[in-house]
Amino acid sequence: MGQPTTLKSISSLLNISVSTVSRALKNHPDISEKTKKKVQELAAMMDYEPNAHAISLRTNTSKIIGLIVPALSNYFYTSVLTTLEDESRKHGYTLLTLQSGDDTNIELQNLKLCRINHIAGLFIAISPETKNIDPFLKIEKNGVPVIFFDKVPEAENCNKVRMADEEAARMAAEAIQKSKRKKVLALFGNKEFSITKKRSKSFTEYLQKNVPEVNVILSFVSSTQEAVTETEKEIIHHNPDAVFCMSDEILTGAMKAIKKLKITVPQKIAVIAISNGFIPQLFDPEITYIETSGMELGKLAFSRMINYFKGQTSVQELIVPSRYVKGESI
Amino acid sequence: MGQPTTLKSISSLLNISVSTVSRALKNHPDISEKTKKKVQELAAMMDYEPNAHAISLRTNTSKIIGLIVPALSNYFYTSVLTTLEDESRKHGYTLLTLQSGDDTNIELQNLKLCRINHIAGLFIAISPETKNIDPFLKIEKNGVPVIFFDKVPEAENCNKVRMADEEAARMAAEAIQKSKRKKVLALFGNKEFSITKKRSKSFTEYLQKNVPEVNVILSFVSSTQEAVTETEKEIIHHNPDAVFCMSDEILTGAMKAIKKLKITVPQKIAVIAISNGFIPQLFDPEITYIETSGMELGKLAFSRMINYFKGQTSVQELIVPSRYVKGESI
DNA sequence: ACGGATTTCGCAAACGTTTGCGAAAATGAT
DNA sequence: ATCATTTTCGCAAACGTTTGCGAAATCCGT
Repeated sequence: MGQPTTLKSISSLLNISVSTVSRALKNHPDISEKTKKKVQELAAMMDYEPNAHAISLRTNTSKIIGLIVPALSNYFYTSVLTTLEDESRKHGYTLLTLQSGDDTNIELQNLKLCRINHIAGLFIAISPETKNIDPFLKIEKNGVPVIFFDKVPEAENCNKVRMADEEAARMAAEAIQKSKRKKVLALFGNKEFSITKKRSKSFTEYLQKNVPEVNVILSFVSSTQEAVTETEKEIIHHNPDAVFCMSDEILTGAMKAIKKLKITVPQKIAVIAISNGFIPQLFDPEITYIETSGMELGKLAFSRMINYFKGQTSVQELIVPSRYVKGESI
Repeated sequence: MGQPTTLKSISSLLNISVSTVSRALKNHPDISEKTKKKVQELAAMMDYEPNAHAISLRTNTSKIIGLIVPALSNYFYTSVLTTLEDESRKHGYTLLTLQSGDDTNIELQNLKLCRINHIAGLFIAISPETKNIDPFLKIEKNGVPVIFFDKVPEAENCNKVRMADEEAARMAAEAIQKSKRKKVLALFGNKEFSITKKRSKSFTEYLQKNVPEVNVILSFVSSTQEAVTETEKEIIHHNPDAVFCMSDEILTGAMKAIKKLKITVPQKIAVIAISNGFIPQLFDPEITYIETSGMELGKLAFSRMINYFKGQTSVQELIVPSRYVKGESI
């Protein structure tokens, strides 16, 4: 049980004060080169590592940045997390990742964990049921930046970073336009989410305006399983020649139905999706999709955080552009 | 910028000492019911939340448990993480999740982060290249339990929790035996990993002993892409009637090749895999697999940690059993 | 050698909490 | 009312660090 070395243990070995050791280790100009050298060498020898808790307590700031997401089983969040963790490490911060499992109570518990650990900043993708974002905004009163991402709230008094939902949906609609398909089954997620609203609105409006002859079958589902049954039903009843899926979960379900019915893609039916970029490549043929890159979002969100640290605290809404990834399904 | 409430602010409002407030809040018997009530009510009103850093500093223990994994893009690790996070929360701990991205240096950086945050315990799945586990074992000298999981080192002086690799491979071999297939393409991962050794040894030994007439084509690949080309090559050259894949990455590659060659599963070729349980269900037909459950591993690992906290510090190697999940591919 | 300027360092308080110990207050028995 | 218990509380130190301020030490020019 060797006690970890502290400023005190170094100072007593060298017969100098704790404060001198502290300053010597951070190259304070008040300390002579000679003692600096002495101290730094001994510290290195003894594997000195500062106690993060003591520093946080003393300075009332920590090097921990909180990240709260609904669930990491979602590949998109994993890629955001990975990027944020990378950037955090490079900037000397530690990312505290917390999953709320789509549970509002756990989400609040996680927020509390962030508070008692006195995080320096917070990234949060709220869970679908979260209506009241006041608890999150509250910590901003203490000078802790809060950046909502992906599933951003509708409120205007908060910082947001999100995907270009309208643009992505429009790009998918354009692809359908070019493919000359005329009867589209458009599958969206939970009708309540703002992301669903934005995507469905943009998608249908583009088609109505630019290709009015296209027949759009709108459908909203809340799970992969629901997507399976819904797709199956719609294909049998209306025989669409194209399917649009607004997410990976929905795409997974739709493809299950299409394979079950043994319909060939893209000959009999074209498929296009909005995706985080992993699932579409698992299918044969590979699915064409509009990529919403978690990495890009992570990078943008982190730079926003850094700017906030630097004083740029006025609210902003940042938007990450989408990308068309060609597959063989349309 | 409202300052957070502290023991001191409560104590001065109530004209009692800080120590009394501290004790009152944790129901210390020395404090009268009357003052307890006063204190607890005011604390609740003022949203008092203890400062984790101060507590850690004072008690020299934290409620943070470290978790270091190679990468969360691996679904298995995500499910382990989720379980560990759940359990941690339920036991009053916070999980500090860190990815090393298969980079030994980052892995050591992450270990350092754990140290300076004075974690209460550490779960670690070492990255493939990690040879020297001494740095990890070192913190155990300070009384911090270290539990290796999944990719456990060969060394014997450490606590391990891992999947039943031999058993899983044997179960797959049994399934092939029952299917009466006679020429098996067996795809394994990087030959250097102990997990690969265990699985390939167990797999081939079972077949040699129990079904000597089966012809096994052994193959080791290091990436999904390599699995694609290798499978393609072997199918063309040797025309196997069954494929075994030891992981999801390999399964993904093998299926790509099989689909490309338009070979029907399971009629022309049977497929069976060892998997973490998400990928196999994406294919048509759904792939039969031996599940290595990250959730089960997480639960076992966490209970091991708790027992260590309770004083059970002697080294153990715990093994999580596997499960046969029937699909339509064999 | 002397005074002043400058370099180099230490003292002490502070961050918020826990806890051993002793003291004050309340209680009980006589 | 007195004394011995018991209950109830406060003092003070400690965890490891940072930092304003003042003091000692060294330097320089004359």
